[in-house]
Order: sequence, then structure tokens, then C-alpha cells
Amino acid sequence: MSVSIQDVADRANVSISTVSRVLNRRNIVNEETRKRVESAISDLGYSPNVFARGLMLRKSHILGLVLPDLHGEFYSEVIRGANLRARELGYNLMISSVVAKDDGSELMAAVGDHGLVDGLAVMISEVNARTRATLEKIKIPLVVLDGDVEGVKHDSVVIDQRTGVVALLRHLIEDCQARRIVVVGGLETNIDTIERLEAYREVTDEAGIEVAAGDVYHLDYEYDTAFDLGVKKVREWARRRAFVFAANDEMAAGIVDAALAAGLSTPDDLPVVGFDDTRVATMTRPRLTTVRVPMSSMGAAAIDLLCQRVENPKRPAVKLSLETELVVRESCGAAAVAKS
Amino acid sequence: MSVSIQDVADRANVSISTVSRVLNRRNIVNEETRKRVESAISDLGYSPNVFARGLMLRKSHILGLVLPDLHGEFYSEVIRGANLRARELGYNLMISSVVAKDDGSELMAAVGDHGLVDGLAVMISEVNARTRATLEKIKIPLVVLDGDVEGVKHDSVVIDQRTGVVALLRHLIEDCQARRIVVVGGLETNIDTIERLEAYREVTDEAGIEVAAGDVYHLDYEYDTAFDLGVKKVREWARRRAFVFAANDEMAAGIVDAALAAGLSTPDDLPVVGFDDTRVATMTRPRLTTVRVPMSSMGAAAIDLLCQRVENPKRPAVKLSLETELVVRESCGAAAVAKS
DNA sequence: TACTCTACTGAAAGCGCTGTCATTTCTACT
DNA sequence: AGTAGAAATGACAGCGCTTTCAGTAGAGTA
Repeated sequence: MSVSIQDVADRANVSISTVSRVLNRRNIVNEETRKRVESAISDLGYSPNVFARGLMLRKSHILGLVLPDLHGEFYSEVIRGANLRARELGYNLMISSVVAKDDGSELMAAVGDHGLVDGLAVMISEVNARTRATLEKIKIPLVVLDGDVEGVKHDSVVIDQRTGVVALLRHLIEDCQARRIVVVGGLETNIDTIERLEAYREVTDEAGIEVAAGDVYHLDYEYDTAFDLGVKKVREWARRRAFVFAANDEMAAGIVDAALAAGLSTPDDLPVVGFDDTRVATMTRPRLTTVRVPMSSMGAAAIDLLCQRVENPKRPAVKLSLETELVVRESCGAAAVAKS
Repeated sequence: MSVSIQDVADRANVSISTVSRVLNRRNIVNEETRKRVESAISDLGYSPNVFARGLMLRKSHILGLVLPDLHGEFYSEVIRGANLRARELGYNLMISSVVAKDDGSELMAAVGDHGLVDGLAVMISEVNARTRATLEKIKIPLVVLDGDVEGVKHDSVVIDQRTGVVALLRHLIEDCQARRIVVVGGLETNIDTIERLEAYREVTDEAGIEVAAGDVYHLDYEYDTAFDLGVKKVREWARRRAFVFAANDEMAAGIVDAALAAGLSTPDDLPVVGFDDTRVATMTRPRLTTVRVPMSSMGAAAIDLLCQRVENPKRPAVKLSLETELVVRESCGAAAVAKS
């Protein structure tokens, strides 16, 4: 601890101003002096105190990332992408996830308020009045992942789910002759869910596919829950020759396994497709047809936007949309040409 | 931004000292004055500047967590546990993972050096001279996860792998009549791998089980690699009536699938067991017999120890060992009484 | 009345750094 | 020689906070 700029200055026989100049590579410092200072720095193992620096510069080089949860590969990949990019750009990453009952307001306030982080990336699965109010108060650069908060200035990173969902469903209908598609979706209030259901309605309408009242289920993205639902429903679904469109790969895997447990096979008796293209999708047998979501790119993009805005606060708000891609494997019963 | 303690003081008609006293609940401040200050604070939406505070107190209430990688459920669960506990204790978590070629030294130095974090938890899969040198230089509280660095003072959180491995292998030998056990392990230099192999040798010796020269493989914990190895080897293994002991569930899943692809079935033709008890273990068919590792507890425990040491630096070094537990499912061919 | 306590509050000194402005030294030109 | 300008460096004022020390006022005591 506690080797300060003064110590360096003393050892190099210069004033602290000069040391500071060497540190910040600004103004011109005489070649020889600079060398002297630099060797004093490395001799002493000096590194500038972040607090003092932050106090002056109002910059911490820390970025915050707030996620709704940390469970599952999805978030883990977002974090991975964010971490990588942050380090490339010379920033540190502070990660928090919403805990228990809190809807994130408390957390975002805690992280965003006291000036610790230079910018905040938040992923919100559900925008309510409280979260909006909290976000409105945040005065630092803000990037919203996978959502939009009206009335609050922020950049956003969204994934173009619509295209993915449409491609997926069209594939089921056109290439696999699906005439009925059951949806095992996320929570009703979830932004993703809403968006995907819209696309679903659109495609089914367009194709003249009947959607029965009970054809849309709202679960929690967990394998187990989907498995339990599957145990009760797979026979009925199979009887009605339905396809299952699950909102993530884990739930799809749950359905596949439930079918298997019921003596049915995928895709012959019950075709199933997933979403996200996590590793789960290639670990089930048959492997899942799914939609690839660029998870780590989301994290990286969020960090990118954040840095850009930190360095140029004036820039107009940006909305970055990331492509999704249909990945055809065996679980949907199509002649699978695809590899990977 | 920028409502400072002075603004609060002005509004409450007191000096900044008094505001500070109210903030820190120390000394006695007159009841009435305190109320005035408090309402000024909330009127202004004031919250103290972390940098100024950190500069004085030498405390940031930020804890660092350095992981060797972020891929996979293992790390994601560690993070989850750490995040939860950190928030409970009022600390923020800064997470970084080693990137690309770096062995972590660079990162640990970056995080640990400049006094930003109050304490550092690191998970190192491989201790080399460079990492040791880096850790020696770190002057803040240090917790090492799943390893030990001689010569450096630190607390540690380890998992008692030995017990788990022994229980697992004994189960294979005694209850499943294994006479040959092939190991699909992690990298040779990896601490975990070494520890587990020791236990493996011990148990096989004790049971008089023959270990052929080529029976131990060193892979990278990935499903794909294990699958590829499996494709080449499963027939041979099955012919020799071998059991496969994989170092994590993902590789176990890879082997199971490779067997399936070769027309063999688990456990009948090739029993396979995993390690960690991640969700993968319950997603394969058959579900994996494995050893449960308390992943999120590791994260939580690391944070606990860190906080304790931050608050009491004198405390002698502590080594916390977390239990592992054998989880018997169907992949090993035992009469599975177990649930979940 | 004079003095001592107690209870509270304010003034001011930094914490380690950056950035402005002043100062010094040196070179170039009249 | 005298002066202007450029180049290099130093002195110093904060950034927003905590904390020590020094008041001040009122109550209690002799």
C-alpha cells in the first residue's frame, strides 16, 4: 500500500506535477526526466490511487452490469462477452444480479447512484413503474439490454427475435408440415415472451394455422418445470400431431425428455424446437433445432456502447439490433442438412 | 451528480462535520439537528461520493473475484453464490476472468494493485511461478478458491474432492462390480486433476484394480472434446467392460452420447459417471451418477472469508473445506434407488 | 460569582491526485 | 546586449470526504 506520487517524485527528484505528467502522457516531459520518473515508478512499484484519481477525474473505469438472474448459460455467456470486451477496453466490470424479491430497482440504485461506476448496463426482463423511476434517476450512461424504457435516455442492445422466431416457425410449417404449434413460453409479463408471441401469432395467422386456447403455456425457463408440464401433456400433444416451440433450449430439453419418459420419441412422435442455441441444444438427443442468439455479443455490444457514451456523452442514443439465426438440427424432423 | 456534503450542510444550516457525523452515526448529534440534516439529505437526494470516502477510509466495499474462465455452469454458480452473499453483506462484486493467453497474473495485478478492491478471491486452476509471484505482491486480503499457494498468506476455500472421488469409485467397485475404470480427466497440470488422480490410484490399488497405461486421458472439460474421444474409444472400452469416470458432467455427457452414437447404451454397455452435479447431470439420459460439488457455496464462502478478513485483518489464516456428496443416478448401472 | 463539566458543533487539516498558472531556463533573433 | 518566445518544471488550489481539535453554551458545583 501507500507508495504515493510524492514518494515517486522524491526518488526521481522532480515535483509531483512532473510525475503526474509522465503518468498521463500529456504535455511534454523531457526525455531524460521521463526515464528517471519511470524507473522510480517501477522501482517503487507505484501505481496511482484509484480513489484520488476518481475524485479528480470523475471516472472510475468501472462499468456495471445488472442482470435479472445469474442462472443458466444465457447469462453466463452475456457476462463472458462483457468481461472480455471490458478488459479489452481497459475497463473493470462490476456484476450484480437481482436478488430474491427485489425487482432490480434497489440494486440499480445502489450501483448507479454514488458515482462508483462510469456507466451501467442493465438487462430487465420486466419494466414496471418502479424500475422506470429508478432508471430515470440514473445520471450516468445507461445501456438497456433486451428491452426499452420509454422516457429514459439510453442506448440499447436488442436481439432481433422476430426474425428468428419467424424463420423458425416458417421452417416448421413449410419444411416440416407443422399444422399445430404449442408454445412453451416464458412468463407472461416478460418482454421477450410478448415479442415472440406476437411473431408467433403473425406467422400462424398467415399460414392459417389454428391456435387453440390452451396452446400457449407460461413457464419459468427451467428444465424441470418444462419436464413436469411435458409429463402431463406430451401424449395429448403427440395425439394432436403438435410441434412444441419452447422459449429456451432447457425447456425444450425438458419436453424432449418428458416425451421419452412417456415412451414417445422426438421428432417422430413429438417434434420440439428450442431457442438460444446454448450447449444444451447439442447435448440432447436428438439435437435441438433452435434459434441462435448471440449471447456473448450482447454483453460485448453493451460494453461497447457504454464506453462510447462514457467517452462521448453527447452522442445521440443508439439502438443496436443483433441478428438471430435459425439452426436446423434433428429435433424438428426436417431432413437435417445442417452441421454443428 | 454533484450534490455534495456542502450542499447538504448549507441546506440544513450546519457544518459539513455535522453532516458527516450524521452519515456515519458516530458521536452524538442532537436529535433535532440530526432530523434536519436527514431531511436535507433526502430532499437533495444526496449520496456520498465513493471516491472521496475511499480516499479517506481506504475502503471501497468492493470485492474482486477472479476466475480462470467463465464458461459453463460451474463458474456461473460460483458467481451466483458470491454475488448473493456479497450483496447480503453490503459489498459490491467485481468479476473478471482470465482472458486468452494470460495466466491470470496480469489480471490479478490489475485488480489487486491499485487499491480499488478491499479483497480479492481468486480461483486458480494452475499455480506457477508467475502467479505465485503476483499473489505474493498483493497486499490486500486474499482468498484462494480450490487451491493453495505456499508462501503466500491467504484464506482458502477448497472442496473435499477426495471424499467424493473415493465414495464414487467405491460405489462403482463395490456396488456396480467395476473391474476397470477409465479416467477422462482435466489437464495434467490442473490441481483438481492431480488430487482426483491420487484418490483414484489409492482406491484402485486398495481394490486391486488394474490400471492400464492408457487408461487416463487428459482433456479440457468440454463436451465436444470428450465426445470426440468417445467416438474413437467407446467400443474398446465397452469390450473391456470398463467404467468411465469423467472429471465433469459435461465430458461425461459427451461420452454417453458418443456411446449412443456408436450404438452402445449407457449403463448397459458402458457405464459412465460425472463430477460436479450440474444440471447437465440430470439432463442426460440416463441421468448421471456424479459427485455433488457445492458450487454456489464456494462462492459464498469465499466472500464470507474475505469480509471477515477485511474487517479483522489479524485473524489467522483459515482453510475452509466443503463437503462433496455422492449422487447415485442411473448412468453407473447400480440399482438406482436415488431420486433427483 | 467563578469555575468545571458535559453536550454539541465548527474550523481546518489532510487523503493522493490532476490541472492551472507561474516560474525558470534556454535558444533565437533583432 | 537585449528581448521574445518556446520548453520544461514547480507551486498550489482544489476534488468531497473524515477526523482531530478547538470552541461555545448551558448546566451543575463550590
